[in-house]
Amino acid sequence: MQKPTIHDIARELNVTFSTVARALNDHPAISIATKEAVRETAKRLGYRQNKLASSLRSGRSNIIGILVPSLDVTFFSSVVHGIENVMNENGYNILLYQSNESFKQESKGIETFLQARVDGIISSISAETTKDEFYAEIIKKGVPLLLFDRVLENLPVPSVTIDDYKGGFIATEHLIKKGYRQIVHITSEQKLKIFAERFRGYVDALKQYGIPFREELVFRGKVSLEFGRQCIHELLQQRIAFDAVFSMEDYTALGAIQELMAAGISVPEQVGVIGFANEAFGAYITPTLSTMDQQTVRMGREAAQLFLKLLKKKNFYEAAPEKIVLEPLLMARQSTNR
Amino acid sequence: MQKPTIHDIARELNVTFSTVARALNDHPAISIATKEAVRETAKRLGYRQNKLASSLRSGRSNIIGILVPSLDVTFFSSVVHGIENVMNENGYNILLYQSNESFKQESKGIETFLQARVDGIISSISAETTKDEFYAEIIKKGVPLLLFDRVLENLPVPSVTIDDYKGGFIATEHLIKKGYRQIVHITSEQKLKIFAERFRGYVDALKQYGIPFREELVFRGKVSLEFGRQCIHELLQQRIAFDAVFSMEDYTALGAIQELMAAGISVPEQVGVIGFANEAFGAYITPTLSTMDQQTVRMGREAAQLFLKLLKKKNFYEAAPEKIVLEPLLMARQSTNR
DNA sequence: ATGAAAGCGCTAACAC
DNA sequence: GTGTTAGCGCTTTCAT
Repeated sequence: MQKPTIHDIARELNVTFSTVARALNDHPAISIATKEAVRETAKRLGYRQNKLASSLRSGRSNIIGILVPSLDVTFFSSVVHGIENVMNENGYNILLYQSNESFKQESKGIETFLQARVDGIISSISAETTKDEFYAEIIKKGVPLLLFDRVLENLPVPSVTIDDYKGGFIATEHLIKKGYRQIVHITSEQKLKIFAERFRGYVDALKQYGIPFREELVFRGKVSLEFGRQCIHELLQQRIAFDAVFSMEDYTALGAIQELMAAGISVPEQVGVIGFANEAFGAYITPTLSTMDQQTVRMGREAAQLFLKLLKKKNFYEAAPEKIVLEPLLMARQSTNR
Repeated sequence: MQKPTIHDIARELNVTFSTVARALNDHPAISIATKEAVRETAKRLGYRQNKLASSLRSGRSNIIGILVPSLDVTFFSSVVHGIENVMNENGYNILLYQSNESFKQESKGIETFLQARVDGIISSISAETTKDEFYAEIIKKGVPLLLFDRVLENLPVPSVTIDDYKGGFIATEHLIKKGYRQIVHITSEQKLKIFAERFRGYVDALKQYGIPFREELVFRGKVSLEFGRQCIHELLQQRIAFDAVFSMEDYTALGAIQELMAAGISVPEQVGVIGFANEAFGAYITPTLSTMDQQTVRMGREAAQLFLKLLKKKNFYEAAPEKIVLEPLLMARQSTNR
């Protein structure tokens, strides 16, 4: 029989399909005997509930949409890993969408989720996203939304982020405490809050330790190994003195290290370098890379758990949105250890 | 209005809901004027098609289930990245499930997909999976299935893999050509074909170059950095002579390098090391790690494209299953360059 | 403890 | 070119 339904089971047992439906859903008013008969027959026929029909009728799909920039970025795949595990343990499934940093793709993703009647959306915005129109629409419609890592500030939604300001501050402070004074900062040209905050932490740490901020030590460009090399190249070419680099991200920090070593400058003796993200390679390169850990798996789990907690309330948006802020962890390694 | 339906649009325009349905689906028999009116009203009301209803009725969900061991493994997140992008371009969405290398989780994933009435399943089996019962059931039911990387040999389904035998052969041959002769092989205790094949390639390369196979040079254990260290530790302790290591995977190779260097043995001068997978860190460590690239993104795209091609046929399983085998690419770097 | 009946929002075959 | 009708496979309310 091709795809048996509750009607098929009902026919076999000479009961109505609603009895079968109740039995399968373990309804208290159904006798044990009936339940067992139904379950046995269901198994024998190879019955499988049709979630489409169930969801359509009940209005709950048990599906959560997850929207991330790209699974090719370790940070995001790691967070999704955590979210999926927790959601799965709690009976939810994941519909996955990648924006590839495009605003247009991002809106398509949201649209897809809405059409699929997901029970909620967990998202980290694309680098292109500045307007919050469609996210605001989601909220107005009452669709549960949670943002992580890259959030839209003005949106009254729960979120899980790390304290990027603090991360920037700690990274810079670490360099200062190690005796570095002329600290370069490489940041992203992308208008993402996370990078602006790291930058702000850098500026404030300098201020707190009485080190003058110098605009010529700040570089803005693409998040890439290549850009890291380029920054060092320019610094050297223009003979700008510096003794440390705080990069907003690890690959860029790696590029900086490579270019420094290529120029015969020793790390960490002459120039200290610290990154951000704690990518896997950082612990294995020479010198090992100091960086800020973002607690990715924890972020995924926290995001999922907060989301589930809120989902249990009658109204997802009833209270002031809860914002979980994780602490970035300093991973002090060789590249700053002089 | 909370979630307008085609009936709401129909009421506004004084037409029947089926006219609206046709207009929205761009049915040729509907006048331009009506279509425009419908589209305008749909937009005004914030109408969004209910895919659950559409899928239930039409029997097609436009959802593909993707089952992988873990998104925390770069290889898999990268392949999923590729698959999602291609599927997305073709109007399909992704339901994601991680088995976390557990057979039980894997069957739950398949069950979930079947209940969700996915249009097909793309999977890479867990390390625990040896029986193909439930996969066989999928096929019997006619649900499109494609396996990638980790496949079940006897299953008549399309697949995309890399030639692990060839990879093992090339890696070993590379070491031999570089003058290494006493080649250790670190493999996995897991009963996965991919590792058995790499091992077979190793054995055959030795044979072809007239180098005797020695069982004491083969280690079986957990895929981990730690196990790599452990193997070297044992070799040194037992004073077994060796001058090269071919590890089934990069992290294990890294562990080997670390332990070698800790013991004052230089890589690649005294001992050459080659891994497998081309993890990101390999290009950045010292010495840079020679390895076999698995063409992950390409694998994802090929898998998705083959799947889509087959989906277009009347019967997914009509012809003999197409098996795409990608060539592993030798990435010769410093760790074997003497 | 079980049955009857309505309907979730859509597709599609058949009318006219 | 548009309307009518019949479900897809379930959940759920109201009966009995």
